[in-house]
Amino acid sequence: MSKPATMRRMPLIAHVDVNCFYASAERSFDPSLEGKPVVVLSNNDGCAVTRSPEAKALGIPLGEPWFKLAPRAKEWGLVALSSNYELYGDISARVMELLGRYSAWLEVYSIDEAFLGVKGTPDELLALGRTMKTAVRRNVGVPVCVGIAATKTLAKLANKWAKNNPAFDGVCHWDSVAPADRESLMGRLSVIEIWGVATRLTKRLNVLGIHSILDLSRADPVMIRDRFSVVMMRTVLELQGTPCIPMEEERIGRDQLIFSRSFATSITTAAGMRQVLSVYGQQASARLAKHGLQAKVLTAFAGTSHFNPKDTSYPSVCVPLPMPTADPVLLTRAAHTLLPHISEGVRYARAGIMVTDLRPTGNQAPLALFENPHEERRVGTLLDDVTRRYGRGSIGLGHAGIRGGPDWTMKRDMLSPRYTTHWDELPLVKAA
DNA sequence: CTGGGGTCCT
DNA sequence: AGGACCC
Repeated sequence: MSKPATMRRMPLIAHVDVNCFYASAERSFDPSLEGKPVVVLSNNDGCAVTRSPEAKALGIPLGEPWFKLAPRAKEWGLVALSSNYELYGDISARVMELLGRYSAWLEVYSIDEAFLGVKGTPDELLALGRTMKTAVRRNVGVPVCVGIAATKTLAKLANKWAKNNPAFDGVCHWDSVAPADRESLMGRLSVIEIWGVATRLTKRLNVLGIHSILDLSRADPVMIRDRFSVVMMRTVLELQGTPCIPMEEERIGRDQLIFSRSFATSITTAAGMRQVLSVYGQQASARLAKHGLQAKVLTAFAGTSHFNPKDTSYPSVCVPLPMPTADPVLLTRAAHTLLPHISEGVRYARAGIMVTDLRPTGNQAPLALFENPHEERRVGTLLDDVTRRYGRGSIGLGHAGIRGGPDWTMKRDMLSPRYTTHWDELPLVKAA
C-alpha cells in the first residue's frame, strides 16, 4: 500500500546560519576573545551590529551606537572591533564551500546563511544537521545552527528555535517536534520574529488582532493577500507548510550598485560635496568595470542626519546617462548634477550615488558616431583626465586625492588583522 | 557621535 | 518613486 501524498518524503529545506557571525569569525582567529563580551561595529564604528552571547547578556541592544557603549566598555570588559569584511568574506566562502559538500542544492542566501535542499527520514535529517554543524565548527571554527522544515520560513523559524533552546543542541527538525510544542512556541512568539515581517507589518497585523505567529498561521491567506500583499500571503502559506518561496539560482551580477557613506564630519559646502561625489564617480566606474558592466542611469543623493529632526534636507537627482557607460568622467559629471541642489551651510551627514539599469559591457553595438571618446582609455589616463577637468583633489584613490578636504573617511579604529587574506597579517602560531 | 548594500512589490 | 523587507 502506498503512502498518502502528505506522508511521502518530499524534499525539505535546511537553513544553516552562523551564530553571531562577525563576532564568531573574530573569535575563530583570536581565542583570547572566547568567553568575553564582544561587539562588532558597523562602518564608521557607528553601532553594534553583532554581539557575542556575553554581550547580549549584558543587555546591549542590536544597533546600539558605540558612543553610548564606549564609556562603559572598560567596566564590562567589553571588546569592540571594527568590521573586517575581508575576513568575514573569506570565512563565509569557506563555510559555504563546506556546506556544498552536503547538498548539491545550495542557495547562499547571505554572508552567513544558506538554504540547502535535503531529503531523508527524520533520523537521517537530524544526523545530517549534526554532521554539518560539527564539520563547520571543526574545519572553519565557527558555530552554526540548523533548522530543517518543509518551507524556508519554517526552516528559519526552526533554526531560531535551535539557537534559543539548548535542548536542541543546535539542530531542530520541525516535524520531529511534537505538534503541541510547536503550537506553544508559535503562540508565544510575536509575528515580528518571522522572516519577512518587521515593525510596520507587525503594527498592521496587530490591528487585525493577529499578534502571535500562531495567529498568523491560522489567518485566511486570501484575506491576507487582499489586506497586505502576495508576499505576506506566501508567508502565511509557508507557515502552514506549503512551500511558496522557491530555492533561487545563483544570481550573476546586480541590478544596482550603491556607493554611500556617512561622514565623520558633516559636509557643509558644495565644494566639499563635489569632492565626495567625484570619489564616488570613480569608485562606481572601477566597480562597474570590474564586473564588466555599464550603467544607463545614475542617481546622486545627500542628506542631513536622521537623528537631528530640524532643518532636514534630502536632495537627490536622477540622471539618465547619454549611453550605457562605466566611464569615470561621465559618471562623475552626472553625479555633479546634484551640486545645484546643495545649499551652503546645511550640514550634510551623508551622500552617495547609485547606478542602475546595468548591462554587460559590449552587449550593444554602438554606432561609431555615439562612441564615447573616453571608453577605450586605461584607468591611469582616466584619473589624469578627471583631475585635469575637475581640478586637483577632485578625485583620487581612497582619500589620497582629497587632502585638505573635509574628513569624511571611514573610521575603523579597532580593526582586526585580515588573518586569512594577507600574508603579512597571518596569525602567528606558537608551538609549545 | 547612530552603517551600508541590496531586493521585491505596489 | 516610494515603501516594505532582508542581512
